[in-house]
Amino acid sequence: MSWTDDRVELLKKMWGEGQSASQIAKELGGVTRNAVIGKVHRLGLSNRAGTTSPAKPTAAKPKVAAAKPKVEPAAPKAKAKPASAPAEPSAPAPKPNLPARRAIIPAGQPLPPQPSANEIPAEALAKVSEIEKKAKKISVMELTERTCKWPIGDPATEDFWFCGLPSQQGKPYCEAHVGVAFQPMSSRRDRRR
DNA sequence: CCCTGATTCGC
DNA sequence: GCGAATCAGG
Repeated sequence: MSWTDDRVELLKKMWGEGQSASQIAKELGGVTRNAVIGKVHRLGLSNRAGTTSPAKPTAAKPKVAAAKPKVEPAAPKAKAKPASAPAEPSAPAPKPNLPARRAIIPAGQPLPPQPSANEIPAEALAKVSEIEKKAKKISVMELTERTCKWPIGDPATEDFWFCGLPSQQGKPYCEAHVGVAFQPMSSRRDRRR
């Protein structure tokens, strides 16, 4: 694949929108994220509105000799970026339903912080109940390093499975379950208001 | 571990 | 110019 004009344009567009290199690469097809990044650099556009590391004084590369001073003539930025937020188009359809999940009386004790459906943010709860519908219902055997290990149902019965959705990096649960499992430690500070 | 972008350098 | 390999951070 070559960098045709419109491919480059799409690249620019997506990059401008804050899409990740891998996403762009996937969209374009036939290129890897490396290719995308390489192209981005060659095109001169590179740092967007402060994404990861703001300043990278990484002038010292201990591997190869940096015999290339590469003078940068202060590139003028005609593009005025109003510090736009990445704009994550999520927030699907908020389903105002969460009657399910009756207080299940677990036979086993070692259940993880099974939310007492009490002070978990309604949003997170709704998210979870919804997620659990889509759960892959995998068994213990199928748990992998990156599947949500959130148990659902009663371990004492056959009504037991694991969420199995892709887990968050690092965490043992998917995003929804991470949301209820790892509360910011301040659920209902002051409910009054 | 997964992901991100950044850089280098042989092609 | 291109992009894989590599580096570096989250």
